[in-house]
Amino acid sequence: MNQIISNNLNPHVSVDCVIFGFDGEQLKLLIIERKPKDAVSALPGDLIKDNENLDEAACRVLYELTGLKDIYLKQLQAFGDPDRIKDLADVRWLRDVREEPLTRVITIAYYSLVNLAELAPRPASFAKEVRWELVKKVGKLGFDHNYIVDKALEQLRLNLKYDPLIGFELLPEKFTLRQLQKLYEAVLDQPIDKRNFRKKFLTAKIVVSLDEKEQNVPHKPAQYYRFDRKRYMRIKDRFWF
Amino acid sequence: MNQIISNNLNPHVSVDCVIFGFDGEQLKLLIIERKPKDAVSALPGDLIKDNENLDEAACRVLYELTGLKDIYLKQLQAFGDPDRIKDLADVRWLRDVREEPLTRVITIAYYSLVNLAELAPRPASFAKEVRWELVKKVGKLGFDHNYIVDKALEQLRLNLKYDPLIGFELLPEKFTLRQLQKLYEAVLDQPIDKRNFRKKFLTAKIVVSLDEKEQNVPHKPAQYYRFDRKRYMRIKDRFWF
DNA sequence: TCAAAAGTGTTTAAGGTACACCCATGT
DNA sequence: ACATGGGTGTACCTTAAACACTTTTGA
Repeated sequence: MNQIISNNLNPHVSVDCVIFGFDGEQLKLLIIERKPKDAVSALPGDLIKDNENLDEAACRVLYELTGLKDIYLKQLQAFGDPDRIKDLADVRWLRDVREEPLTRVITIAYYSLVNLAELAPRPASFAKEVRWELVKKVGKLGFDHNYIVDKALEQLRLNLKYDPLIGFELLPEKFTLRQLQKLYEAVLDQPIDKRNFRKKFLTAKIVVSLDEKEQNVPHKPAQYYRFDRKRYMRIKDRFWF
Repeated sequence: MNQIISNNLNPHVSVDCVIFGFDGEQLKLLIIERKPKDAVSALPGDLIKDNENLDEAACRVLYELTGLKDIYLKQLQAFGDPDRIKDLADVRWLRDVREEPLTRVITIAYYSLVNLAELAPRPASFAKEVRWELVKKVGKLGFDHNYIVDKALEQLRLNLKYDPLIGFELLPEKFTLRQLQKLYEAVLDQPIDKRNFRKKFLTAKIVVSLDEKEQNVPHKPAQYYRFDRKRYMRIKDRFWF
């Protein structure tokens, strides 16, 4: 069977999830540390199953490996070099996990941005640890996962600029403009002028102020706002950051 | 073998090519008409082979089916619903072409924009015809190919706006600003003001005028321009249409 | 009273949009 | 002389970018 499958036109197909997390200050990346001590870390990912589409596969894999649920994942792109798996440590790990460790694997990468404060990932059985690592400090990952992360981050930035929905989905119902700005600064990795930032969202009217302010903060309490989805849908062609 | 493959985690992987062609006036789409009379048309596509990466597979498939060569293809995205193949005509066609016609197929779509005047596609053996169809008049295609084409067109438009390279690659070395404008109008499907269009490219200095004009035209001859690639590379972050 | 973040306007420069006429050429 | 597309400039408006001080609260 191994013979048949590795010599015909029949590679395996997997999904890999690039999950960015925002904790109110910094951008982090969800990585899985594998059990054997010398194994490198990697993105959560696994082979797809029959009868599930790619989006479903990505959700399931993420759930199985980390317990994270109800997360909206966007497809990034497919990666399929025949020699994606080149490192010895990669092969060793695959021998533990896959029935046919040498078969070529084509992977469809997904990405997402989630609220780190609300989520507590837990490791799957074969993982040593599930960890949020600062994006800027992510070390060497297995396979071509560093490359995939770079592409995903590039895409996330574009996405946030041209379609801020991915940002609002992460924030709570009511939020302050500072929170929103911190999110943009963390993802785009650049400081943003406060007045210009507010102006952009307020004049576009895609955020509306509520009758409520912060309480018990040791500084002037900030106004809470909510996202006006309907308004945004009407003007989305003209809005970008 | 069929049993093994259709019940394990091992779908087939194919590539499909969405090739847009520009003839100086209109935007067309390359489609393949299959031989049995009742078969619907489809995009050029086929299973990938071992030892070729996805980009190579897309180039090879396009070449084999149409004779088109040296075409720069961009990856669009992967499509992988288990029920992508639902139509009876689709299944019938697959029976003619595939060894395992019922196995699930995940496809990676690619797209490109080419100069229709320079290319003469020829049909592969199993195809009845290779045809350039006006994008606006493309009828029902097999599988989920209409959906794929819609996505590709959306992406092409974004691409042309935010990175005009794909446009200049299609034009000859020397071109007139009118040709460039017609290209934008055809792809974006909207009329564009001539003066503003010229201003945008001329003030950005990404086109430079040559010492040569059109000849033997029954109207005031137009100036030829060339694309200044180096200049563009320097300012690409700030240029978009 | 101090520290910390909230909130607020104006100026300047650049770019977007809308718009109409004369010019050069071949037939 | 006519038909065809080539080529040009201005006025108005919107948006981007830079920039500093006062306010409110809890400790």
